[in-house]
Amino acid sequence: MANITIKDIAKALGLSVSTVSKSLNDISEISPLTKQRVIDFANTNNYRANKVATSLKNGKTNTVGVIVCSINNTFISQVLDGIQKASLQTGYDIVIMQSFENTDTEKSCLETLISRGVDGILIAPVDASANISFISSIIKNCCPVIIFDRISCELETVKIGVDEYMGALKATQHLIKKDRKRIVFITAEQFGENHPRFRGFQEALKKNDIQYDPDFKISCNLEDIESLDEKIGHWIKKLRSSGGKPDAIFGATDIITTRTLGILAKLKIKVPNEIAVIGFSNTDIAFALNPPLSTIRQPATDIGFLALTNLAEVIKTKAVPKQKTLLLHTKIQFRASSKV
Amino acid sequence: MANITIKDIAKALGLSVSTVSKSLNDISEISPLTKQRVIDFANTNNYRANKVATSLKNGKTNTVGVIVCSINNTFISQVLDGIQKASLQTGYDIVIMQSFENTDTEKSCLETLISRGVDGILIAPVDASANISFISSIIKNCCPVIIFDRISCELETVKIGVDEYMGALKATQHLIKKDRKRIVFITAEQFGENHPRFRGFQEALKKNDIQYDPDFKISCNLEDIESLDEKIGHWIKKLRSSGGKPDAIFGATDIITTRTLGILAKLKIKVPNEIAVIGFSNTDIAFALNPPLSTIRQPATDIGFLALTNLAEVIKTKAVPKQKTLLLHTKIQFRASSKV
DNA sequence: TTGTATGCGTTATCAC
DNA sequence: GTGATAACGCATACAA
Repeated sequence: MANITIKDIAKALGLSVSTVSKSLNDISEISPLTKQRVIDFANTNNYRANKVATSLKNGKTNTVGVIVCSINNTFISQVLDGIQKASLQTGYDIVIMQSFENTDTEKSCLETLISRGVDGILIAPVDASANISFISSIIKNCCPVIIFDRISCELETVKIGVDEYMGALKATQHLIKKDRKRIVFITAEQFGENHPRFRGFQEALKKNDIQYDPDFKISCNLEDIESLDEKIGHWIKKLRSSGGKPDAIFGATDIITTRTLGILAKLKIKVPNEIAVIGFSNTDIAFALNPPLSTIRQPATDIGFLALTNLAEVIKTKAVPKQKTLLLHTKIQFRASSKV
Repeated sequence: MANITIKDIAKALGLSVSTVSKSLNDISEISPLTKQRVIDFANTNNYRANKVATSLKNGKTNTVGVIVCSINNTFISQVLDGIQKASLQTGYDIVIMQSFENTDTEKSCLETLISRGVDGILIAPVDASANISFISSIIKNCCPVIIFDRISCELETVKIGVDEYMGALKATQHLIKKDRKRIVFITAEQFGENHPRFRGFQEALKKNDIQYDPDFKISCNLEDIESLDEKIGHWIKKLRSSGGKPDAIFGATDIITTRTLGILAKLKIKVPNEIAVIGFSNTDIAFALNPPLSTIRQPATDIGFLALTNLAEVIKTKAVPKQKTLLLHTKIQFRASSKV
């Protein structure tokens, strides 16, 4: 409101709106003189183009939407950092939305972004199937969508993530080498049965002739932190009172692992002496945790950077994104939580 | 693109665009029959109103912008949670932008939000003065701006934060009671000389007849994590090799405190035995830190919730926001890092 | 080199 | 109860 428009400039300078518009957009057919007059006037009266109008006119908003589970998460903030970095180069504005691990919320995020006319969407889907066909129709009818991080869904588009299978396999083997053979795998319900992190875990057991015990897989709902804590605490206590006590925990996500560490501290269970812990995690403060946490690090910033770069490319070429999966490598960072 | 418009609906149903528009907006003068026809057609062809057009027409976007230093920060994510919660009630969409502790970036965030025509802005300013007059002009000419968290700037508007002075005072007194009298205060350059957290710290010393030693105040630039770590490490080593070794550290922000804890661990300095630590902090995993961190907790979610609620109120009444400061109370959470 | 006219998708005023 | 029509701010094809 109360913002000056090209109409105002035109009136003030005795020009037509189109001349003003062209001057502002530095179009060659306008004489340098009038161009300068317009620009000077615009600057001194701090004219700001109304992007809503420009968007409506041009049919594009120069904006991409990003939907993540929750920004309260080091891995995600790092990804977002990468996205922001790329956005400086590509010139896109970024709109961040949170799905809170809820598929309905996710859907309404998508709806909002579409009706706001974003030029493209980056998403780490809550669920490997829930909104996938919806996303597919968005790609067909509205704008390109690129998947990052949670790439184990069936969708014909560009996907950017890490080789989770190999990461999990290596991490599990690390624990086994430390002579931990009763390893609890704590994962997210949303990952489903056949998630690569779980497959990597299982494969490592198999390679070392260790029988997989289904009781040693805990699936948690990430939507509610409190019940998450409760569930993990409950199962740890239960498993420890059973015959074969666990001697290691593999946390499948950032949140799971850090919460687990806190719970173990509360229960006064010594890490790593009683239970070693390793996590698929990116928290910056892993080294300040109690004890410093061994982690499988993902190149989070790269993921974000590549995601937006690829999206920008697809938008530019106006092509429907082709199926293509970029798998980046993980790196294990050994710390005290898995030393013995 | 390829999205259906009211024009398409009008053509398909043999109606005029205005009738369609009115039906969709449930205006009473349209007959129930046609209304239903329109709505049915819209649903089956999944019509989505183009919000860009609506915004242009109505002069409002139903969006508020939020500018924070960085979302990579537990306190901020909690605030954002509060904002989101309130947004469900008020119906506003939220656009989150990051200033990365940089005043230029902050300014361009503001510019972007304005030119996108947001209905209001929530901001935790990078600096107590840098963009304040600019913000003031935004309030006058564009849309209401409400300050949260970093409220020690001179600006006539609604501000929502915590009583930092009292929080810092109480935390310092807690350390003193534990017989720590050589307390290092690590703060952010951006806070300036006269920040309430520092004043609270000083006041506590004064009340206990402890002389304040300027060497025991370390001001860090939060923009770059690496140089932050370096600076803190450097000074800790330096002060410990000097005459009067410090016996406690008060970290003025989340990041400072968690990083400090990590650095102390690396330097093998025992916490709290050699140095006790307390922080102005909200990190969820304080209890999983090494050792569990004593913190002054801020009601982060409440801050966010109140910020958006107040903003929505101001937007609705179309009033220029009046000077008003809401000071919420802090709470100290005692943990191992300050136990002796 | 500059100006006129039109349209982006929607809402709102006014006529019918 | 329904339908022309103008307008929001901007960009552009076309005319001058």
